[in-house]
Amino acid sequence: MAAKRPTIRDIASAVGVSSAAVSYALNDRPGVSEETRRRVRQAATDLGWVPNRAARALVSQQSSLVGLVLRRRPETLAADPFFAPLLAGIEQVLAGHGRSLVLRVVDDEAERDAYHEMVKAGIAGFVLTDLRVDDPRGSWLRDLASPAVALGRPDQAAGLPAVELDDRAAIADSVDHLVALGHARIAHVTGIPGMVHTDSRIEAFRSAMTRCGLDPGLVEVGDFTADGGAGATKRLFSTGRPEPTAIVYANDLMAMAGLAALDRMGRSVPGDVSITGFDDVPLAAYASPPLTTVTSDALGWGRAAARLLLEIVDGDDVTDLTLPPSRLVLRGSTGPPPDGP
Amino acid sequence: MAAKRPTIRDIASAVGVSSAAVSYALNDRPGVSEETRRRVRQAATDLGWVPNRAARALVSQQSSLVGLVLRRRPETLAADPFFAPLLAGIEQVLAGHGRSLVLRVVDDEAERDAYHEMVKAGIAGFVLTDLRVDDPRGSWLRDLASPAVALGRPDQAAGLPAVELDDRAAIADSVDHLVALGHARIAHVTGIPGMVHTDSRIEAFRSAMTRCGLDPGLVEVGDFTADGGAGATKRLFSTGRPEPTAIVYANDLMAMAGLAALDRMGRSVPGDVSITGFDDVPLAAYASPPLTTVTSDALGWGRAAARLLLEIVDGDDVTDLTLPPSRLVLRGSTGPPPDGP
DNA sequence: TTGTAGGCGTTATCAG
DNA sequence: CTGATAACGCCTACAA
Repeated sequence: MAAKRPTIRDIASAVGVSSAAVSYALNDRPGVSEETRRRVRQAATDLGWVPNRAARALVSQQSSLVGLVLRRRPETLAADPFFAPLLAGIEQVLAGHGRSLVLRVVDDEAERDAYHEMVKAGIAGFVLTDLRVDDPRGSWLRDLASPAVALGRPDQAAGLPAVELDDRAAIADSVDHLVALGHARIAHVTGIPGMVHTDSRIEAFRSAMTRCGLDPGLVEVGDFTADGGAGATKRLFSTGRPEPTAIVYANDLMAMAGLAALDRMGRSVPGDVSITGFDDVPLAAYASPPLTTVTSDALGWGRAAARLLLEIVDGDDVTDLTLPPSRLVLRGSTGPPPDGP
Repeated sequence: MAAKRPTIRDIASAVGVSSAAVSYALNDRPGVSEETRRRVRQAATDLGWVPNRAARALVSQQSSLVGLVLRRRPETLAADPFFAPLLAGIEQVLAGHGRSLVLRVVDDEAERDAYHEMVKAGIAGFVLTDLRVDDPRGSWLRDLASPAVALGRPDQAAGLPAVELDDRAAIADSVDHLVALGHARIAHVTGIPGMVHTDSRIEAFRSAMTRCGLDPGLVEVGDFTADGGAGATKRLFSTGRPEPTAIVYANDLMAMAGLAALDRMGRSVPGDVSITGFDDVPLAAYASPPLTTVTSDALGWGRAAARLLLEIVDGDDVTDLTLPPSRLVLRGSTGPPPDGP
């Protein structure tokens, strides 16, 4: 039998003040003496008082909920090493401020409605992930007058504050590393076309190759999935064109599937082909050979996004947040090309 | 500038009835004529009325929120292929009923408080995952009088309704498959000790081995992580005892890390050692060799859990739900033992 | 510095 | 069948 929840009036009568005083005291607002504040706080803890979200939301016309709408096929989530720690990061920060995250997984058609519904339901703000080229969500949320933070630099800024990270430098590092090993024919297997971080990695790959005086044209379209990575890898070796001696994958999942595909095509890694990944998933170090890849910090992304969003929701002026850059982690999947430097 | 949200009073004055009538009409309750109900509904749609969750929650003393508390180090989430689709499954069902999921990630000490806080904050019910032996959460939630559903059969039922799935049969299938191939020295690498599904898989392994007349004692403790799987694998081959010719891992992550560890120890798979996993993660088919493993359906777990919880929250009498059994998927990582059958 | 009195949007309890 | 009216818990003018 759960004891009935204490209200601020219970605290008030326990301390011997009015409920208004309790409200002031608990919300760090002026209008109450330090002594009273202290006693009120003490009583609140003693009684196990927890603010009633519904009541607060009702009066403030704004809930303590932050939204994250994921336009994805749920099946694809299992393979995404980024998503869960991202949620955890967001949640950690939010929880520290008495807020919570509500998640929605929708298909393409339902996306727009989801934002509208959630805004009407009082969601205080949104975290936007999986940014797309010409992403409409920025303008939807502007129209809805709802605060939002983008994970990654939105393509058309759309006035959205963003948490940024320069993944371009890490791709350039990968290319430089391969070039230093003596590779000249380097390919890139991309993520899903139309996503901002896909394009930014392609662009980074191309400009790094060009800078090194190499052909930047060996780009094969992938989709961030194992199947896609394996397929793109096979295509790279069945074009009749000279084969690449190294492949820069847009994520680890594709790289590891590519590793298997190369193996089945009789190419050894790194003997015949060197490969690099992106994300540094827990299994990357346990590939055979261990995967040279780029670190990522989904937890950090989540924390930063939540912090930024909270500031916006609280009406503070904010500037974009930049995360510390990813690092290239050298492991066994990269080595000199077969014809040796 | 978002237009102010219409309230039931706006509807009431538009239709020319009282707000109570509107409430009745909108909630399909008796006490209002069919004609009035129709006009009220029409007006609600016209005005774009959406129920105010906060107000409803305040008066009904119960929110539309369902909680999931994860006692995990956030870093470990990246490697968990089960978690994200589970959330998606829960969310899908919840969203269909106007409810949402709120997630909390806590450490050991904060777990109990998290449930208390969330219940006090009006969370309508909980999904319990990562069940432990002698799990205290069942009794915590009973004390809090909060509905909850367990994912997996709680050890001491604790009166908790559960979504069950017999993973024991799949482990038995794995053992049978290996025995049929001629293996006699089969080892099991376990999950985190003290978790219900770890123990149930150990138990299933032992009884299958015993049933086959084989030594059920070759059990090495793991922890569901890549590091743990690799470590346990190494230990299996450094005891001085006769080496196993096959290993049944409690999940794919450990199996794939074990594969790498075996490789480094100069053992070929399946030539020297056969291995099986559990979960059928997307990468399992892309291991070298492809991993023989057991399917899992995190999305299905999530959906079932949410459905069951909704029934409980709505006060229906419920019985445990049983999911269709996992299947053993035969791939390349299992074969005859080196000394042949 | 403190207390009183609304009101937020909805549901539930009563009278009519 | 309908319509006032009082909660629900909290916040915030305003008055004391």
